Amino acid sequence: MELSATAYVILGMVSREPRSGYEIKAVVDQSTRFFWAASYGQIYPELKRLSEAGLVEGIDASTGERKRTRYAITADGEQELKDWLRRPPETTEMREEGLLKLFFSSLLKPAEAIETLRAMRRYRLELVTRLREMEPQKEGRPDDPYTLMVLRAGIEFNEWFADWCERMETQLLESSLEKRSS
Amino acid sequence: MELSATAYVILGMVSREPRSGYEIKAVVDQSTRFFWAASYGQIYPELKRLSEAGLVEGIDASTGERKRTRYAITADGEQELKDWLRRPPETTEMREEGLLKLFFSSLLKPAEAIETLRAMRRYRLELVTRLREMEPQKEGRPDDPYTLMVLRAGIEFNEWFADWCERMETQLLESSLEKRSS
DNA sequence: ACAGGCATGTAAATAGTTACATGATTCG
DNA sequence: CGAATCATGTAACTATTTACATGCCTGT
Repeated sequence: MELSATAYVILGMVSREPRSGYEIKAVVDQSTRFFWAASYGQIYPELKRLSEAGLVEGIDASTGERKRTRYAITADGEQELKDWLRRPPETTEMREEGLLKLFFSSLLKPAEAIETLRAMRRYRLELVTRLREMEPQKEGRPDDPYTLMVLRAGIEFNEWFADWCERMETQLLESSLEKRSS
Repeated sequence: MELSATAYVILGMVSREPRSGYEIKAVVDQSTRFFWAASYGQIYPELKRLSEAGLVEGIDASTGERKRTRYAITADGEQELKDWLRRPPETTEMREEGLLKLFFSSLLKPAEAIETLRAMRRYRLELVTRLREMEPQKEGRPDDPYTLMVLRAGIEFNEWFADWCERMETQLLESSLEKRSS
């Protein structure tokens, strides 16, 4: 079976408890979002495919006139998920427009590169704040230390990045001072 | 003008010196690759578009029977590139299958999660080695400190990540020992 | 009544990778 | 001569985002 990593995100999310497409989107946004995002345009069609493949199964969870289908993982689905978890990770990519701009910043004045660094730092610090707010709700689960571990990876990473931006700003500031005084 | 970030990578690469599609690919792989990759399937069509928009211009650089076109940035292209550099960065994403696997690892035994961490760490350390090898060639350019700065960001990031994996491995190891002795 | 959130879904566009075809040149 | 690398390009596929359409339910 050839599934995309996004399919496994969905499989993983319904393995914890049955969830609707809408709920999956919400929980992804509160957890894996910073290292693996997913949109409705992926989630709904993928749920259909997983259902046809027998890896999840839809359960009607409508309330009155409002339709809702929650999906639960099947035994096959859980097996598939575990097999995937055991294979070494492959995809790893990053797209960071800030570093790209910095890379070409010799076309600009140092003060303008510093603006890029500041914008990057601001963004990372905001992210740290938002991730920290999520920390309490993931604490104290001895059965699952991984959710918190991964959240803290996000916090640490963004803190490192913000700090790097600050250090580079100082470096640029110092070297333009040097130039001026020579 | 609405250009993709990948278009700006190409624009930036030809702004330093005229380059062919093949050369752009090679230089991307040796520099921006870890935070912004590009494939032939993007580069060649994009060069054609940029050329039609008058942002780059093709120069015949064939040698004998072997055809080759190098592209140089135009005045319009340089203006467009600078305008983009001055706008605050937007896109920033990460897709890290390892963190995803770790996130769902409560379905497995701790020893298996540790395997994921080890594979992640191995990968990051290899990347550090490869990036370090590129350091000397980027050193000593007082006109362009940015190339080296960004390369070092890559090194630092991957070192941080490798270290994080190591610490998490220790943490998991310790908590399984605790459980066993209680 | 209406705003906002719940809920499902699709169409269209954009982005990006992979694999392939083609042929020249260089080096051992 | 053969392998590797130079060089350009495209087709098919996969992935992903964005915007939209539709309608229900809850609280003010």
